[in-house]
Amino acid sequence: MDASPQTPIERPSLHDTIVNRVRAMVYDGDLKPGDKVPERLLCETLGISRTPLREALKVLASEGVLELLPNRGARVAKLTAADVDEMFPVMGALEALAGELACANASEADLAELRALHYQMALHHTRGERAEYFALNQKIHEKIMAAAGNDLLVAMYEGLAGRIRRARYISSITSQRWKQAMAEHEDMLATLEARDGPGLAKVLRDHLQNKCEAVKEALRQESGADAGEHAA
Amino acid sequence: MDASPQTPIERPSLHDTIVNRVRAMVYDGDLKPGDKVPERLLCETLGISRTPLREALKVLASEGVLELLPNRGARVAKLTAADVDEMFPVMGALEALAGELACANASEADLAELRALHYQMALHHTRGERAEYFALNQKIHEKIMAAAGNDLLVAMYEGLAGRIRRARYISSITSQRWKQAMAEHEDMLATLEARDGPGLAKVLRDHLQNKCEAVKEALRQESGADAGEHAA
DNA sequence: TTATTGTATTTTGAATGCAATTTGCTACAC
DNA sequence: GTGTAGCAAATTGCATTCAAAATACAATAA
Repeated sequence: MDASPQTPIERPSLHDTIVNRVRAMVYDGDLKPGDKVPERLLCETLGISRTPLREALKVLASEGVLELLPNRGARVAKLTAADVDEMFPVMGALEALAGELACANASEADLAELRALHYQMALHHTRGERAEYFALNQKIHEKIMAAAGNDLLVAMYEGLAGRIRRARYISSITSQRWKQAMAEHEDMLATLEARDGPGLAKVLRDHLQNKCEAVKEALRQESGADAGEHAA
Repeated sequence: MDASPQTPIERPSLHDTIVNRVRAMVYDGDLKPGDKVPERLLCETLGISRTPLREALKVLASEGVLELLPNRGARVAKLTAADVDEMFPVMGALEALAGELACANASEADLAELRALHYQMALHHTRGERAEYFALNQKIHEKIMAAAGNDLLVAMYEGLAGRIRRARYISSITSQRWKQAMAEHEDMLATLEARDGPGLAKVLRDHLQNKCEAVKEALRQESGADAGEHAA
């Protein structure tokens, strides 16, 4: 009994639970960007009073998930192209760092797991299974992050990745771009197995840059679809 | 009237004001790491009720400034060597990115300002004026960040930098290390003026790595001083 | 004397209530 | 018919109140 000596009883505080619940609602699309979030309504839905909900809203606002309009309530922050343009260089830097650290710190077990994930993803690619491909894709990136062994890095990356995850870039990938992405993933695995930190960093950065374009394209379609916006 | 059409009337919400006030109290050292933060006391000090204060505490906890112990109140998060070891690679990546972006985006006016700041800082160095040196040093790093033209990057960097700022100041820099830091700043200015992005990125990363050691040393002294910790 | 248990006080967690600002509607004037 | 003013309803911001948990203290027993 050295690692986890009698796990303390889980007693999650209400506001913390609410933060996670509401964030999940946003990421899962139950609350869409631009939606108003009336306190009273959410209180009834979640069966709580306004106080802990308001605490949660403040936290989510500081994360950038919500937008707080003084005296006028909260709304789900909507992602603009400008936001994405600011986010991707930062995410790129973080992923690049993760790549370098992963090359230095990853265990052989980590590499084996990544290899397995990679070839499983490749399989989904050849079968044209998009949803499964994207799920594996996300897992691979998370695994590289985890292999870097820097919890802060993971937390900061996840904070950003979560915000664009709902952009649903799944729908708008071309088969050409998809093929290119797979090639990038091949490079990823190769550089990682060679423990070529700078090389992996570069691959990850380029890979993300391409994804950035896909997300912005998806964003354009979305904003074009949900209301006849004034000429694109 | 395109950029800032009749600035809206400033009407800061209470909780937001409190967040900034309490954060400033932590950064300025009015509240020291490990200190308990009794709600009632702060309420009286700030002349407010518990509700907005608690909202602020939750936000500060999510920023990592405070630590929330369930049913036992808040305490100021203390920086461990492990925390610093996780923070610096991330900060390094962010600064490196800022350097690359600054080389690409900085205006001539930005460069001129940085030049002025640099030589003023050099003056303080030759005069041995530490406080003034550190102030200018911080300004230079902030200016490079700003010149990168990525608000998100600035926000994320500031979030981390704020947490170590206190430790950074108290760090008793050796004159040898100080001289080295000045040399690094010379390189910084040179690579920036040459708009050598990768070069500046590397200088910034190395510079920060050295600062990391200084902060950890300061941390050791601090924790050694405030209580006879069991043998270093 | 020391350790343990029971009780009282303090402090935090959550809910309710009240005041103020905003929003939507209606009526009136032009 | 359109636009503005005024009023009513709803929503938010903050304070207060109530309940539950933790801490401090004291008493009793070993």
